[in-house]
Amino acid sequence: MAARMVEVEAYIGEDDPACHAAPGPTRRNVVMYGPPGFSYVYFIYGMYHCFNIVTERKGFPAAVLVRAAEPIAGLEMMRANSPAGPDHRLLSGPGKLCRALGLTARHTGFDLTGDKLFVADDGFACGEIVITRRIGIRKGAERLFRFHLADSPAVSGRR
DNA sequence: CAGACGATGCACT
DNA sequence: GTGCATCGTCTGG
Repeated sequence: MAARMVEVEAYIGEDDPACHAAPGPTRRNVVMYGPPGFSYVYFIYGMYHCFNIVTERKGFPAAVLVRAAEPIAGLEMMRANSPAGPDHRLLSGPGKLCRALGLTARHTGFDLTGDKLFVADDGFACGEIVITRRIGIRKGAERLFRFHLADSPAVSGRR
C-alpha cells in the first residue's frame, strides 16, 4: 500500500502540554526520545491507533502525527480493512488511516528509511499549505501546529 | 490495584 | 453541536 500524506500535526518536546512526552519518559513514549525517522504508533480511545513519525535529535522527544493521506496504491487492501465509503475517505483521519493501512502499536519502532514501513519522496510538488490549531486536544490547543494541503479531498473533517 | 482519561469516529439532533 | 463506545497507560494509594 502507498499513500500521499496531506495532513500532519507537530508535537514538540516536554514543554508541549499536548505532546505524549509532556510527563517525561514512560514505557509508551520512549521511542520519541530516540533518533528521528522512526515510527510511533499508539492506541487511543479504546479502539483507534495513531501513526507518528519521530522527529528531532536523540534525547529531544517530538513527533509528527499523520492525520490524513490520499491513497495511491493497494486500494483493494485498504478497502478490505475499512467500512464501505468513498476511496478519498479511506485515510481521512488518524484513526481511519491506521485502520485502512493495518497499523497497530506493533508497528512502533520501525526505521522509516527502511524497506518495510517507510517514507519516500516521489517528487510531488504540493500547492498551498494551510496552518491551523491542532485538532482534538485540550492543552496546548492554541499552538498553530497543524498543516494540511489546501486542495486535498482527503483532509480530515471534509466531505 | 482502582480510577481517570484520551493526538477518534460515527450516529444523531 | 452533543453523546458515546472501549481499553491501554498512567497516577496515586
